Amino acid sequence: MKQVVIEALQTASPLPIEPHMVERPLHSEMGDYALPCFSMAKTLRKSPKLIAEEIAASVSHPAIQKAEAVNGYVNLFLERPAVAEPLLHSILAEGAAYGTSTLGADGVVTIDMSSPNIAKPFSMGHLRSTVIGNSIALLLEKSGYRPVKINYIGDWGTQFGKLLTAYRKWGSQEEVEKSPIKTLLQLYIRFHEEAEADASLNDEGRAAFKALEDGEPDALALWKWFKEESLNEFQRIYDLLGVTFDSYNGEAYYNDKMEPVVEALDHKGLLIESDGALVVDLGEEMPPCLIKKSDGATLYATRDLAAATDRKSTYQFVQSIYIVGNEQSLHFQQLKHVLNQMGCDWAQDITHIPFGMILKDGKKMSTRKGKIVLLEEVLEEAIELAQRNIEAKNPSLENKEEVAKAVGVGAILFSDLKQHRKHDIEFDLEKMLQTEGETGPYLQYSCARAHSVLRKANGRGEEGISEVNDYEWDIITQLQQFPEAVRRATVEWDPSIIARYAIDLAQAFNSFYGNIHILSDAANQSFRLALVQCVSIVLEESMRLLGMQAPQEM
RNA sequence: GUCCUAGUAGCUCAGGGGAUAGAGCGACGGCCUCCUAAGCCGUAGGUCGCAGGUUCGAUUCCUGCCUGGGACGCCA
Repeated sequence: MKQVVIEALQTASPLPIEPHMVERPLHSEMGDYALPCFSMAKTLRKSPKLIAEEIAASVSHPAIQKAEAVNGYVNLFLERPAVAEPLLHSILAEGAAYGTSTLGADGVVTIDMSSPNIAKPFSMGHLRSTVIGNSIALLLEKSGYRPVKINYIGDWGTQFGKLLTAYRKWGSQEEVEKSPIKTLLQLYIRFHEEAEADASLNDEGRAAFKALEDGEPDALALWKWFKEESLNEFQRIYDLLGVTFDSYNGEAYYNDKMEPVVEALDHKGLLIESDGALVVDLGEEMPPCLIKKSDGATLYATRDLAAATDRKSTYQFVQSIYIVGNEQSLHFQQLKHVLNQMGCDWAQDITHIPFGMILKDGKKMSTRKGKIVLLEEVLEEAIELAQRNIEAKNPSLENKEEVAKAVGVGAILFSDLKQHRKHDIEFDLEKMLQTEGETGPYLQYSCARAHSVLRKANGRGEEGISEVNDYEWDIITQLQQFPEAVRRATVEWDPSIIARYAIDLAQAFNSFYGNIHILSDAANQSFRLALVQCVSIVLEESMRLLGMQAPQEM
């Protein structure tokens, strides 16, 4: 559409019109598009006001209804039916495929996401990584990429040495079997409490991890058991969220793949000994990257290097992205630098997509101190609330449980996805459970209303478009922007663009719905029903891209 | 101390080189004999952290400062 506007303006402008010069006006009374003429004033040696008047006077195009010059702006009003008709036609024809593109040219993008740690609860922080990663995967797919979702399970590292030590000292098999993650977490917390008084515990933990890494059978058996129990618990949450993975290769998967990386680093003369540990020096601007501890055990960075190279050879990705909290940005910078020094030209295709932390009382939540909010409890509460709402508002609904699940989970998902700036979020259960205003349930409710109208309309309606009122026009302009919203959300790796888009569309629809009674008014009825149909298509597709369900009734 | 990130309405946040800076929540006032009131309509509320600079024009770009959060070798 913008292209048409540019062409139309070009016929009337003495200077070339660049796409960035055309903007959307502040308010709808000012038209649909605007051209500020200030930048042309210098070269044309005329006042912006005069330039605008001259352009406005000579613009002529079938898609332009009128052009006005105001304060140095050319404001353009589109011919509404001429825009609406082909747009609705193409959305109805394409259905859910509206907004699909071939931008990605079938390139593979690996997504490192979710990555909970075994023997630890699934926290609100993991939720962010999971739902953002899942939505980015859906967006990539819609834009013609081939996403590969990798759950890089945290199943290795010194923490397991600590856990083994704690279990052997204080744990019991029955308790772990009864409630695995809860019990293991308590052991972990106790370890850190006691280690504050007795620092030798930390050495003991490190030694236990070294034994685990060396393949000591008893340690290995315990580790395997902890892992199985944990994965079972995580699966319940993934089922609820509707998230699946293409790979569960966690950190332990790379145990036998690290040595070649270390050797390659050594070969290139990049490894330096420092206080007994092996590091790669990264120059002045960055601290060195630790590859091996002084006891010979590996570190996070070692495994990530192995994982990155393994993913490159397995998937031949065009991009490899990591949905990980912004407190790890230094780690990813180091990772890229080390790969660069190793001569991997694809290091530039690695992108860390950081997100803010979820804070409690303005502070980072710490697993070690047991200050943590459990996602599963939050989800359960949200579903219960949805259930109560259904009982109160629509008790005759047929599949109540299913809908309550969709709405409860939708509320939590959306509250997280609608804002994805990098800054931190204060944990606020009440806000996450909101069902009014800019929320997931609001989107679902809007969509359910649209379906309800369509069900009752039964193909009624007899006229075509004669005129498009302001309510309808708001919806049309929103619908028109969907492909661009998908494109931006994809290239910026940012689901919140879709979330906000969906809110804008739903608001436009509800305003229309609240002010115009579609079924009792014969005027433009088939056009209006087509419009409602298009809203339901695009709203549902937006929710799908966010990983949300859209119940037909609620 | 160094680096990263943010500072917009009472609260949570959008936006972004240009015309009167927008939503939601909360507050206040309307609207269900009518398509789902999880909704709609209206009112109140902002010197866009502070100071300079670039520009015809800065809340937006640059620099400095202040404040919050984070990271900074044997955690991940």
